[in-house]
Amino acid sequence: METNATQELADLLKALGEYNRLSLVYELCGCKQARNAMCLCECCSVDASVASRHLKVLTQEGVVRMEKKGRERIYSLNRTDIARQLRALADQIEGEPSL
Amino acid sequence: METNATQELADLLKALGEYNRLSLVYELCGCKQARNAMCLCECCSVDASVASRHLKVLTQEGVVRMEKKGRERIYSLNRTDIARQLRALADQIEGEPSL
DNA sequence: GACATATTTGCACAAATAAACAAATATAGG
DNA sequence: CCTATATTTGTTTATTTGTGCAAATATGTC
Repeated sequence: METNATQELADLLKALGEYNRLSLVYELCGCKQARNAMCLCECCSVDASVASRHLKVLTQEGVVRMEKKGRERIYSLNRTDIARQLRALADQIEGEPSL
Repeated sequence: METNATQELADLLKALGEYNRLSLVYELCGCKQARNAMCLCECCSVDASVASRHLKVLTQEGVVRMEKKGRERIYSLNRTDIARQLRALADQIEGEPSL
């Protein structure tokens, strides 16, 4: 567990860079309210346990935030934070090179 | 090989979501001119063959463009294109949900 | 052609990853 | 306490991935 900025960004991009996880993110994109895992796992054709693990990865990487609600866990996107990080990378890539 | 927009974006993010590949991208970020693989592979501590493979992935995903120059291949970033895709995702994530 | 340099490819291997299913856990509601 | 529902965890399997090294290829130079 290094506290390396490059590694952390790579981990974030890797979390987003898997088809089913990205599908979950897209699904959450369109949701005003937080959704539970059972509902979310329908958007990608995987087992509930698989969705659970994917959501865990997304939570660990800060893409998603989880909240307990009764016997379910509801998930919502960390919209501004993730958007900010993606734009920061875009800016860096597009920015003027120094050498 | 599906022509699925979600899959293609996931592939792009996966290409960026590996430490050494992201390091190569950062290295190219700071370069005004295109660089060859020997030079680039110094930024990450890997074998030249490994860098070659990473650069191939980045090329296939359109992150980088390659040009032959004598016996070397020089690489440069597809800055505007990648930045555009990252911003598009950021916009989608931050955009107002429909339901 | 001989040689040097840059890059790719073949191969082997270890580690990481995604998936499915069953079992365990948590919690709401009778 | 019992049951139903939601989620996580353990286990196994198959696949992918990143890596290094040696060999092959490509190309410039002498």
